[in-house]
Amino acid sequence: MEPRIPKVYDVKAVESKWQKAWEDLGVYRFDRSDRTRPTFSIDTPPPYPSGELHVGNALNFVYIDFVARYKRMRGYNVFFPQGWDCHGLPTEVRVEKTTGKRKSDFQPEEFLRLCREYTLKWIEEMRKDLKALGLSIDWSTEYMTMDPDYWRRTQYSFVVMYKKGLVYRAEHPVIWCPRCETAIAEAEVEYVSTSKLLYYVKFRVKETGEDLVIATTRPELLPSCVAVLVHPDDRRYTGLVGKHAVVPLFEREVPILADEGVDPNFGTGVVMVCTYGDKSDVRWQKKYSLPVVISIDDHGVMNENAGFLKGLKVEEARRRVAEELRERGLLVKVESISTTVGTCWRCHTPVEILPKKQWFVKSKELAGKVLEEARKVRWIPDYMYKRLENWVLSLDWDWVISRQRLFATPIPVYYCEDCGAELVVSEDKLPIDPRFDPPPFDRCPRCGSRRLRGERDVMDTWMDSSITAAVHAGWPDAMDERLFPADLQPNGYDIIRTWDYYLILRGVALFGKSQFKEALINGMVRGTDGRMMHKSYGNYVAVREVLEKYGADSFRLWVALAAATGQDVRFSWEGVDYAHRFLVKVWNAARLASAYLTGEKALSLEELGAAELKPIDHWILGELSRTISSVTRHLEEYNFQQAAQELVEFTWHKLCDHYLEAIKYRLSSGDKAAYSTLYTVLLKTLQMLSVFAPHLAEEIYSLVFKDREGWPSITVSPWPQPPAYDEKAAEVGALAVALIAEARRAKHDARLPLSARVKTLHVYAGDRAELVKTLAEDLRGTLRIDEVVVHAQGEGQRKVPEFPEISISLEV
RNA sequence: GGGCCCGUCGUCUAGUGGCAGGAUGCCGCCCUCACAAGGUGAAAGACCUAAGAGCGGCGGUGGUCCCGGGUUCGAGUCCCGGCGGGCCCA
Repeated sequence: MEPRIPKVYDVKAVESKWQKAWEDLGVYRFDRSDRTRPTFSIDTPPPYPSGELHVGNALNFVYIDFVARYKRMRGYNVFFPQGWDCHGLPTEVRVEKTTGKRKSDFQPEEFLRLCREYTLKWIEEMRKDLKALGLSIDWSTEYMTMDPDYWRRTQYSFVVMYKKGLVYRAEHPVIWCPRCETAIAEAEVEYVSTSKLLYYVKFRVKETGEDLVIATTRPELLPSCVAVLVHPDDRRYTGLVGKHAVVPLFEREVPILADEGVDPNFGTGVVMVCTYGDKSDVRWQKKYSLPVVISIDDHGVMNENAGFLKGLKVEEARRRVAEELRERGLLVKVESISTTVGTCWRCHTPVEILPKKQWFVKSKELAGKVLEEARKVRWIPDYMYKRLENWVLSLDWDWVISRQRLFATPIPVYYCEDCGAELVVSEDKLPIDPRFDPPPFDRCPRCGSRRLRGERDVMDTWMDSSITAAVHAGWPDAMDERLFPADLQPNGYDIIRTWDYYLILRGVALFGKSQFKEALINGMVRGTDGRMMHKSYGNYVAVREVLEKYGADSFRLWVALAAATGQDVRFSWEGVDYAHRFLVKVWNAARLASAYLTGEKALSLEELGAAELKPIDHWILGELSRTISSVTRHLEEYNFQQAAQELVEFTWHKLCDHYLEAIKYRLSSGDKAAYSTLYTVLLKTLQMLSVFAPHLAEEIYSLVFKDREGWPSITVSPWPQPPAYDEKAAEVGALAVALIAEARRAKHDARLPLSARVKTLHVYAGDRAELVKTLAEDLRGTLRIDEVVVHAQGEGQRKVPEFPEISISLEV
């Protein structure tokens, strides 16, 4: 009998063939007109077009795809959209690097054109990777946040929130990146540990003339010093509270105050308050209504308030002021301390805090409601909610949403040059780019002036990407209520503080509820050395390399098996190879089966009638039944690891090792019951496997099963139901399996080749002797035994481990 | 400093109250009709071949379940306190 499928599984050819076929067939399209099936909508996080798909992205997408494929087979009309989160500073930085010019060297229109061009190029690259992963994305939904139609929606959301009073413009200290020359949000600050110098500087107490030593890492901010603080219980300084200190070099008198927030163990226990060294300076400035003395400008250069430091960069000023202090004997000592410094997460420049007129979202006001909605979300794993809660509670300031950048969604506002009125563009005039477009107002409605000026600032990229769930559903034009809120929001735990938080915040602000019902949180991919995967660590593995070597199915199955949902996964070539070997095993098992499972020969189990099945057939059906139930349960709980593991265990060690070995003799003798059972078992196994390894499952299905089953693709077939089987017979089948295994071990221990003929197998089965007699044919056929003798009395040399009351002896 | 997570054979990874499972590594054996190589042969589930190196199977090796205390008939699992690692934040 010739196998109907080729000897070698050609991964590359097969995978790309089906990727194309699925798209051409449109099997993964969301069917908008279908009102019969329930919908399942996924709020796919749009990746940032960096040009290369990171393994972390791949992990995220593969998890999403497991869910999408499973839900589709469960009868859901699945909505799996895909977009690109285009805007942002990294693109601007890369365009500057690539062209070797600064942003300011370009006409803004020209610079934006370049940003778009590069973005399209990088998207193209990443799209290839996504497709090569075999994701069941509905590519007809693809969008880019840089499309005017998308940013129209972003602007619309801004206008709605403005009208609700949730967006405002004000001057407030913001975190400022002096390199990018823009405000950034708290979420965009990356704290890196570093060692810094701690300078002990002599102040003078004005009233008593005594020295007061304070420790600071930022002596260049002496010109901005507006107060000196000590802890109220610090006995060393109780007498000084209420007096004044004189700032060295700058001779300003500042009050000495007591505040609980001072750490008496740090430095000398005396802190200087500046405008603004860090966030606590902002807090103290407000609390004690201290004056604001800014000495650093937008470019990170000292200004006129800094006196002799004017014109120096921050680091230069620090050295200069230290020298000056040393010369005058005002520098007591300098020591090195390890600390953390806030940096811009995109360019890694240390950030400053500067008061700026900016646009804000009232995130503090919404915090309570955000947490209330976040608690209604089903978090997987559940403890991930805690991360969001910690983050929300730790936020000090409102969310600053204006950016002094180019490549972003413009803020739809004009200003009156005469009275300063803010003129927010109405919804029907969007999209609009106030940087280039004439104002859609004749005159200022407040003072009648015609001198109107467009807002130059643009929006934080998170304003684009935090409305994806609503945009997917068609908002604001025609909201498809079936798709909103999204059923699933999948992302890594590193971006809970951004993606999940902003989505819920905007959901609350715009719709009064979260934009998603379930949050599926994945872990990080670590390098083979266990550390976070970074190009600079040399432990970076490119998705493309894995796909080149092993193909998508092996990678996907490895992802499923690698760790529990939410746990970090350590990349392992051995792990991918293991998955690959399993898939080859499945291929070969199917190859064996294909020699017999031609359309006419394999009757369905219903047609065949249970009576013709042997116990071992019931046994494998029982095992399959259990496996289907438990794989189903695990997938319902998004427990991919358990689901995949049980599927592998069943397929490899039950189906291949035991069942196939035990029915080979029946297959070659034309046993219909064996055909039908194998047909059913293999098909249902492949259906489940198609969630993890869709290409392989599809290929085998198309070669062996498609003619008869007729589904356009196994990946959209109905999820398998546990097959019916006879429990009693299955138990007898289990006995057969155990006897065969033990007899094989006996042969093995006798150093006999498994193919060696054996004269007699004695089975001592006690009161099960009659049962065992019915299994004699299976034992003979599988083990190449001439005669099987079943005894009701006596004991053999070897106990059957699963059935200790039964034993066997081999007679060569 | 705060929050969260983790600590289980050499290595990796499951296991949330009942004999600690799997993978990998290592060792031994075997190789049978899908799942190694070469050869003989008309063909066979045939035969021959080796340190059977890659496929596959069977078996073995290997663990103070981070430490200490507590709860319990019983703790890897629950509680408390440490220690160590990671992530996020300050």
